[in-house]
Amino acid sequence: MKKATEPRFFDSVYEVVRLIPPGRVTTYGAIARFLGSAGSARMVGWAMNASFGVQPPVPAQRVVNASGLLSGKFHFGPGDEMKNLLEAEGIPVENDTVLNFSLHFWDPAELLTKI
DNA sequence: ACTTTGACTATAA
DNA sequence: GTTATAGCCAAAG
Repeated sequence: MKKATEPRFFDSVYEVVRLIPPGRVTTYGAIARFLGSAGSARMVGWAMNASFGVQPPVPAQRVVNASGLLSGKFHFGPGDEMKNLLEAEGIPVENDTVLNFSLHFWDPAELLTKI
């Protein structure tokens, strides 16, 4: 048996990000707040940094900053791969920013309320 | 154990 | 609208 000292914080972030419905986006702060660690939005970003190679894959492209800016576009890879992925989901992106961001914004709390 | 970092957010100018 | 500064927490070095 392995020790349970693994950083579950990252794992929790991965789960929430995977729950993001297609065609929707969320913010680091929303995820952090949902995890009960409001203010640790930076941790969410850090978790995303470690999400590469994680299984199942984490749709980190659906996670943007509070301004709808693709803050992690540079981490995804060369070019505008993140932008391409978002557009493929039906999310219009321009100038590395999600258009109508508030319209595509999705809060993990909606899982509890189920709208 | 301490220091530095980091894909953030909010407020102020 | 941008730019600057402070606050914030957890992981990596």
